[in-house]
Amino acid sequence: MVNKLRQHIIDRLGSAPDNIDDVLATFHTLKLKRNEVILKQGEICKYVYFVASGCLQVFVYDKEMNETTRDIITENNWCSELISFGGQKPATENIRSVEPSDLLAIDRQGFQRLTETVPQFDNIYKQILEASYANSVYRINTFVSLTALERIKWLMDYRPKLMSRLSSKLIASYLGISQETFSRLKGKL
Amino acid sequence: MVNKLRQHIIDRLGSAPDNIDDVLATFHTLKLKRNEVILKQGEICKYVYFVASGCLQVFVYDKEMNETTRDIITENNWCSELISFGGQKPATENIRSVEPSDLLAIDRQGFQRLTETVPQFDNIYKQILEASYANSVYRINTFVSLTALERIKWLMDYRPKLMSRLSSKLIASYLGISQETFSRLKGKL
DNA sequence: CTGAAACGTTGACATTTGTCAACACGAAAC
DNA sequence: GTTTCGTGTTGACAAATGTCAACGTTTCAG
Repeated sequence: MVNKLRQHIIDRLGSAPDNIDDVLATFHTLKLKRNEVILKQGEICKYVYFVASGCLQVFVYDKEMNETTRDIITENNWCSELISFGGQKPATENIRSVEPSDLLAIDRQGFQRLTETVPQFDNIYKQILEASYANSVYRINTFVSLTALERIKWLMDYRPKLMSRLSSKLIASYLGISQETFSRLKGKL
Repeated sequence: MVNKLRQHIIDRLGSAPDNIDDVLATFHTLKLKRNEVILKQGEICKYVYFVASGCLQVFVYDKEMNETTRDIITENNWCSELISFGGQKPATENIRSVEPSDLLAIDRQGFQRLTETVPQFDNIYKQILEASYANSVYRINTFVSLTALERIKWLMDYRPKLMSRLSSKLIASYLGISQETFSRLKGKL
């Protein structure tokens, strides 16, 4: 489990930082069953998570308590509510496991220590941030201009594995359409 | 014009970095009329811009060549296509002035020199990135769950000045609705 | 100043999508 | 093994939004 993170860091940086074991030791492990909530809207997000295996859902509730999913994070990716984590503000989003998952978590104190003492770790943070941002921009641009059917096609191109891995309900909420519409449009492919 | 940037940097950092004049000298100025395009989809984004005055629109074309606007940047904010700029990849977005504007531009070489030699500048970059990201997340979560009317209300709360400052056409494209729908719904407030 | 072009509004209508309800199916709980 | 619950599908209908067209107004170039 820790080895997955080790490999991820090496891949990202091209080579291992000298004190990689120190970096890894700053994380603690976390095993989740299906449907465990690890962050609730309104709380302060205390950790940045590395998903070693499994799958997390980042979502919000609208005023009728429908869920809409902003992001779906699968293994070998990072997950957090960075705005809450970085600014110590109440989170505007919820995070939940949609599969049994293994996570590595780092708290703010550990995170700050590493960004100050391990220059390469600071780089990794920038990379996480850049990737998250790129992802968001991509998503906005698809959302604003695409119809429901086009969004489904987009998902099949962009993240094809999600289509078979996740429930229709979750995918529909990720695409911002109703479950029924999703079910109907799937037929028209 | 340069003083606006100086003030912005001081505000962001709490105090001026020692070599602030060196930082400022790395930017060059740029005057735009209305409707000048400074980045086209497919090109590599060469600059990060600080908007000293005026207003920029970041937008994409869909396949019918309709514009949809991902972001609107007004004075004292930063604008770029960070993914293209950082990764030297073709831009997926266009940038255009919607008002006569004064910009301060920094190229990649200057940017890298500053992030390496002026630690506080690296911090500013992180802040730009974090702000851009926060903004995107906010926008996704409103888009996915709000109706056209709710989006209009959202804009009036979130960025009320834009409503009076910009054309209906531009606002509609920012909200992801047609100009006609926007016109009709404005009546229902 | 003047004409062309872009913009904003409104109406009529088509299309897309959501909502509610019913039902079949399979997974999980007991 | 049976029951229960969540999920996925389908139909009927309602609501939201887009499209096309017309027209008056504003803006801007010449």
